[in-house]
Amino acid sequence: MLDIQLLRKDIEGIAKRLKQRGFDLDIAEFNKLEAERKKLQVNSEKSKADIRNISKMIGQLRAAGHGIDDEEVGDLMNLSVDKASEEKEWDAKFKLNDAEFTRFLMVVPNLPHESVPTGKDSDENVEVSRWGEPRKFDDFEVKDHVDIGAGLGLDFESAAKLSGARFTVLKGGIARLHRALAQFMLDVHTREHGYTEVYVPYMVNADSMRGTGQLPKFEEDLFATFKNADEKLYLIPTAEVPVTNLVRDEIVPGENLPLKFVAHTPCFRSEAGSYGRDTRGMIRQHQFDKVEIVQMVRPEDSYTTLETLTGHAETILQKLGLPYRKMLLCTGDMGFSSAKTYDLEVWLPAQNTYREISSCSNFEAFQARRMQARFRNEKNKPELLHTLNGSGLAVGRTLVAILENYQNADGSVTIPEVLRPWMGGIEKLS
RNA sequence: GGAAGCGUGGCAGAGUGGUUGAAUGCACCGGUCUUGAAAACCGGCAGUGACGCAAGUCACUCGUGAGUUCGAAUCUCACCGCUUCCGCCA
Repeated sequence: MLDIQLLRKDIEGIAKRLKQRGFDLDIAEFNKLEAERKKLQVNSEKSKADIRNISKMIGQLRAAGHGIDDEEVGDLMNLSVDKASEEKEWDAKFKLNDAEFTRFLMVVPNLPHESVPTGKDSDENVEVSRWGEPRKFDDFEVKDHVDIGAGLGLDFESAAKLSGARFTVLKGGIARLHRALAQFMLDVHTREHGYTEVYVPYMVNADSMRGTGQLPKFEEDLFATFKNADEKLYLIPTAEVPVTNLVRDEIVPGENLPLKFVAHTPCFRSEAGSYGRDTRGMIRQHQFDKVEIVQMVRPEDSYTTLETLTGHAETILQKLGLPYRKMLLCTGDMGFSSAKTYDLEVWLPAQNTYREISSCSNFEAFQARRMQARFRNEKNKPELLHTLNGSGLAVGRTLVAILENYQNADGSVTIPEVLRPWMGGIEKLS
């Protein structure tokens, strides 16, 4: 959520910046709501003050020995009743306006940071850097992960039987490799990057989803379950949701910042609107595992943190020896809540292209404002903190990348050396 | 699922209808004392929002919501959460 003060101060300027990311802010609607709000709130508060003062006077008279049936007291009581009906009217209108205002604000995306290039869609993202040399496959035909995996325990048919499209069953060594990847990532982030491992619920309430920005706008992307008829819980689309919401409605002591968490969780996404895209293989699934890194920091630190946090995700790719490139997303391609995002794209030889495997974002105070997540600053006052997160990495897609980049002519797959401790020392899947 | 109890400021903990947004203690901040520190003493210290150039004024918040009342932390109802005991259970 954006700071309402900012909108009041410079609605035109804000609209212009939002336009860059393809969002049309309804200025007329805002001005209408704001004019109403001012009148309604002032009048409602004035009526309340009147009632309070009258009641206080009654209290004083009673304390001075006047009875309830005293004329002076009776007059005041009648006056208060009149004021109360006035107040009720103003207040009802104000509450309506307030609800409309919230609805209006909750669907306005974050402002892009000034360093974010302006652009319409992913074609206008900017490549920042590249790491690693894509391997040449001169001596044999490159297979994609579906073909390689077929002989190694990657089973889409069983998954289709159990659940339908966009699910995967892993068996044997490939299941172990999947687990090894997650463990490897967790160990690197906890031991080398200073993150605290957390285990969190995979089902969360609507408040949590609103806190990080998935609701109210993106309900169709989520899976939901029902505890009972009117109590809905959502399956997390990313660990970002439960982990970031750890600080919802909290005031963190300043000296505890930065908070750094890492979590390995499954993620559930309905993938509505992506019918027909990436239907082959396990690139786009309804359920996939991800290791997510999250930080809560002081506002002045968030942009340097975005760089180091992205670096933490890059470390994983480098240790695994997977070539990748780092993309700075343009205004039009960024997520709703983000002020600045880097995507890491891993080289997939079978697709002869780079594909997203990590997304690292600075949300500034956008999520914190929705969550009321604050810290105590130097002046001992509560102040909104900044939140960031990044995939470190998407485990399913990392598995795909390993299978494709480390495939051998005989259909086997070499295990990258750094993973072998988690693989019982074996060197190859075959 | 059954029974009982409890939800007050950063924490602990008073407060059962009236100038209570809330005693007190701890923590925290400033000061006095001290060579320095500790102790002691003095002072300050909730959040959010509105109006205002400002000084400041006002409103809301004692788990959440509704109600009773001229007036609610205090009374009523519903909901949520927590604790304990019993039952069931991975």
